[in-house]
Amino acid sequence: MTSSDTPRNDAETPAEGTRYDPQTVEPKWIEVWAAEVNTADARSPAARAGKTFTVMIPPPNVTGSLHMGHALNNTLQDVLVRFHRMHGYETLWVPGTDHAGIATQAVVEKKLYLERKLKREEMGREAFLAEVWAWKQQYGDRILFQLRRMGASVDWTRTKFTMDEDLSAAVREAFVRLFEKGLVYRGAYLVNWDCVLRTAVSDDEIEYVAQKGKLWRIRYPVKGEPGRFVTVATTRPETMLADTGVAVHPEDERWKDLVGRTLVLPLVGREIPVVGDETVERGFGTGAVKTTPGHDPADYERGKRFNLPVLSMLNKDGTVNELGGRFAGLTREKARAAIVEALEAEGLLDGVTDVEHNVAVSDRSKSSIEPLISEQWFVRMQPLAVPAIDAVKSGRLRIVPERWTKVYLDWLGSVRDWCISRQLWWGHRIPVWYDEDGVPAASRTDLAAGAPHPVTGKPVVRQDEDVLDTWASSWLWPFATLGWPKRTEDLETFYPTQFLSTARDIIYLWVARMVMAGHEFLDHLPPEKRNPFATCYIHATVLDAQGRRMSKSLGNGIDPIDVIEQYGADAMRFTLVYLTTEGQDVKLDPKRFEMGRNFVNKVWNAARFVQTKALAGWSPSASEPELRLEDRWIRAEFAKTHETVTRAIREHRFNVAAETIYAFTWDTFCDWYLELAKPRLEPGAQDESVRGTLLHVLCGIVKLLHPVAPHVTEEVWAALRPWHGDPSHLAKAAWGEETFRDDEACASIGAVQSVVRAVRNLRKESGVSDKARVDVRVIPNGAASASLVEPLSNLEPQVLRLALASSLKVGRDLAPPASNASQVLPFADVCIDLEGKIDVAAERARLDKELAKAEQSAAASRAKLSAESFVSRAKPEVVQAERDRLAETEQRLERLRKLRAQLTPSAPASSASGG
RNA sequence: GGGCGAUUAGCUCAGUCGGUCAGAGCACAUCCCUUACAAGGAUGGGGUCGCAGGUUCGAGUCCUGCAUCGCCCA
Repeated sequence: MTSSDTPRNDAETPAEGTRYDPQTVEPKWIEVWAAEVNTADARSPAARAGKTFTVMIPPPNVTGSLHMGHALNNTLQDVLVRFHRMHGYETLWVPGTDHAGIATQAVVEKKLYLERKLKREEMGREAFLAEVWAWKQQYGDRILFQLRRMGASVDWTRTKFTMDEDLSAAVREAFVRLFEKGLVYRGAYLVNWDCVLRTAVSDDEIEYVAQKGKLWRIRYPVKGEPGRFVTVATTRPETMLADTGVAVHPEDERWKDLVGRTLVLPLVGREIPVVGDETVERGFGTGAVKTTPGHDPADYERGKRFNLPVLSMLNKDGTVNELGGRFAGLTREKARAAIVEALEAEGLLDGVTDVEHNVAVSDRSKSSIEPLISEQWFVRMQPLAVPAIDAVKSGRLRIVPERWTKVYLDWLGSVRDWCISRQLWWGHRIPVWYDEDGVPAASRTDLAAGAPHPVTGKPVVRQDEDVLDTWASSWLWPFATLGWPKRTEDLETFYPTQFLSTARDIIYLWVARMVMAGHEFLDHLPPEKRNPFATCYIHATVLDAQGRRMSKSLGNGIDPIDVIEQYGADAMRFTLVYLTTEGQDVKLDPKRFEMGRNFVNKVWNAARFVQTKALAGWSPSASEPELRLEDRWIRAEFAKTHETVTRAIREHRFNVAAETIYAFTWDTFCDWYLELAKPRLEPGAQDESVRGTLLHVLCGIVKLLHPVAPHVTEEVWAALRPWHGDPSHLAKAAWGEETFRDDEACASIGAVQSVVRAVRNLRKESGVSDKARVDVRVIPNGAASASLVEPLSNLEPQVLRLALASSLKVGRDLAPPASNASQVLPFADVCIDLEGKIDVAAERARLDKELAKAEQSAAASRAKLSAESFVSRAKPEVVQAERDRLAETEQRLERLRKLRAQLTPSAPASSASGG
C-alpha cells in the first residue's frame, strides 16, 4: 500500500474533528464487549428457553497468522453472531487455535536447527516438546490478537486450544471408543510418505502438481531366451529395485506369449514373473508395466491380485535401503541418476522421452510423496460416513452455496480409510500400549511400564510412539470445546451449533469429519440433534489483485492488522462484506478498502450533524408528533431498507445487506433527507417531527449496520444515548421491526426529487455555473395529481436550496420563460429561465436529442404492440404496461415538440448559428 | 479423464420470478472548498452482457455446443 495519496488542500489541514478516527474509537469498544457482551451464559433466560445461537470458529493453525480470507470468514461469522445477539439469542462464539502437528513441529525444528544446530532426536522427546510449548506460548497468540482487533465478538473466556487438557481428554476418549468398536485398526499398508518430515500423511494432505519429467524405457531380459526383452516404461526408474513383476494385457499381441514366463530384473538379478492383467492399458507406453507393489498404490492392488511380494527399497528418510545393493544409501534423486546410468552402460536403456505428468507433493513440506509400506493406524470410514451422508441428503444439514453438497457427498461416497497416525512428537500421543508380544490396548488412562496389560495381563512394555493426525482432534471441535465427553451445562445448552463458516478446501478434511464425529460420539442425543451445525457456509476465496491465491510463498497475503491500522476495522469488514457475493471468489485490491473507510466516515459525519444540529438542546417529547411528508417518506424508505437487510442477512446474502445499507444511508438519508431537514433546523425552529425522525432513522441505521461495522455504530449509539435512552450497548440492543408504510409519500418525494434533478441537469447542460441561481417554472400536465404538485410548493425552501434556484413557480397556466431550457417529466414540464443567455441552437440540439430518444422508444413500443403474437400471448399486465408506456412516451413527444416549436420562432438567435 | 465455477462499462463486480435492469464502486470529464462529511456535493460520458445455435410473443437471465480462464477430484 502506498501512502502517496494526493491531498487536496495540502496548505490547510482539514477542520478538526471532521474525520472519523477508528484508532481512538475501536480499542475502547473491543474492551467493553469483551467484558460485558461476548460472554455467553448457559443459564440466561434465553438459553433456558432454547434460544441459543452458537458458532465455533474454525481454529486457525497456531503457526500461521490470519490473512484476508480469515478476515472475511470471521467477519461473516461476527455478522451473524451480532445479528442474533440483537435478536435476543444467547449467542456463543467460541474462539481458539489448532496445534497443527506437522506445521508447528516443522517450524520449531527449523528454528532450533538455525539457532542452535540442534535436531530433535538429539534433544529427546520431552525437551523438544517443551520447546514447542514455549514457542506456542510466545507466538501462538498472534491470531487471537488479530481476531480481537477485527472486533470479533467471540467469548474470550472460552478460548480453546486443541492441545488443552480437556480437548486432549476428548481426543483420547474418541480414540478409545473407536478402538473398542473396532473402528480403528493398525496394519502395514501403503501410505503417503513425506521423506522430509518423515511421517505418513493422509490422502487429503497431498496435492498433485504437473511437472516436466522423463519417461524411461527399460529392457528387462527374458529368462532363458537371450536377446529377448520386455520393454517397460516408467517415470520413476529407481523403484525398479523393488519390482516384483511385470504386467501385460493378456490379449496384447506383442507380449501375450510371455505371460507366465520369468524376467531377470536388470542390475538386481531377481527373477520376476510376467502376469497377464486386463487392467493394463495397451495403448500406454510399451504396454508392459513394471509392477512395484511397495511403491505404487495401483501396483499394490495389482500385486495383491497376483500374489506378488511387496518389497520396499527406501528408508524413511528417502534414501535407498539395503535392497538396493550397490545403490544403497543414495538419495532418491541420486539413485535415479545412477540407475539410469548403469542401465545405459548395460545397454538396457531403450530410450527417454520428455513427459508432463502429475507428481504427488506433500502439502506441508512440498517434497514429492513416496508411497511406502509402513505400520500405521487407520479409521474405518465407511460406517462413519453413512449418517454423515444422510445428514445432508435428509436436508437437516444445509450446505451453502448448495453446489458444495455435491463435493461433500462425492467424497463421502467413495471415502477411503483414514490414516491417523503421524510419526511426529507434537500432537496427541496415540493412547495405545503394548505388551512384550506387541499386543496393543487402548486406554483412557496412562499405563505405566510394567503394569498389567489390560488384554493379556502381561507387563506393559511401551506406549505407541506416534501421535494422531491433527484432524483427529479438530473433528471433535464442535463438542469437545463445550466439554465433551463430560455432559456439561455448556454442551447441553449450546450443542448442536447453528452455523459453521469455512473455506471450501477443507470440506472433507474437516467439515465432513466433524459431521461424522458428531453422529458417532454424541450418541446420547437423538440422531437429528447430532449434526454439529445446522448450516455450513462455504465462504468466498479472497485472491490478490492479480487473481492469485494468497500464500506465504508468494508473499502476497494481506495482514488484517495492516489494513486495520490504515483504514480501520469497520472499513475492512464493510468492504469485505460488500465485495463478497455468495461463494464467488473475490479479487481484492487493497485500494478498495477506501470505500469502506469513506462510508464509515460518512456515517460518522451524518451522526455528528444530527447530534449537533438537530438534537443538541432538545429532548424528545412523550407523544409522537405529527409527521410531515418527508418524514413519512424517510420512515417508509427506512422500513423497506430494514426489511431487505434483515432478510438478506437471514439468507446469508451478506453483500446485499451491505449494499442496501450503503445506498439507503448515503443516497437516501444523507443526500436527500438530511438536506430536506436542514431548513427545519434553523435556530429557534420548534420542529418535533424532524428531530424525532432524524433520531429514529439514525438509530435505525446504526442498528442495521452494527453487525458489519460494530465499532463506529456502537460509538454513535453511545453518543445518542441521551436521546434514545436505551441503556444497553448497541451490541445487545433490540434489532426491532419497522412497519411504517406510505406509498403516497414516496411518490410525492419522488416527484420533488425528479424536479430537482431536472433543474440540476438543465443547469449543467446549459452551462450555468453552480454559483449562479436560476428561476424555475414547473408546469404540471393532466397526469399530475395534487399529491405530486403540492409538495413542490410546501417544500419550496428545500427545492430552492437543492436546485440552486432563486425562485420556484408552479402552475398549470404558466408559460415557459421566453428563453429557457426545459425538461419533460411524466407529470410536468420543468423550465429554467435563462434570460437571453440561452444558446438557442444548443437548446434546440438538446431537445432534438431528447425527441430522437423518445421517438425510438415509441417506435419500439409500437412494434411490440402491433405484433399480434405479443398481444395475444404475453401476460395481460405486461401488455397493459407496454400500452401505458407508449401513451406516456407519446405525451412526452407532444410536449417536446411544442417546446421545440417555441424555440424556433425567436428569430434573433437563429441567425447566430449561420455556419 | 471427470466435476464445478467464471466470462456484463477502462478496472473490480452486482443483476432473485424471463418482461424500462443494463446497474454499483473505482477510474474519467466538467463544475462547486454551499457551516455534517473534499474520505465531500452536483452533472455527465462510457457496455453487441465471451461466441454460435435453440426455446419463447420476449433472453444478460432458460437449453445445447464452442472458446478462454480458474478451481477441485482421479
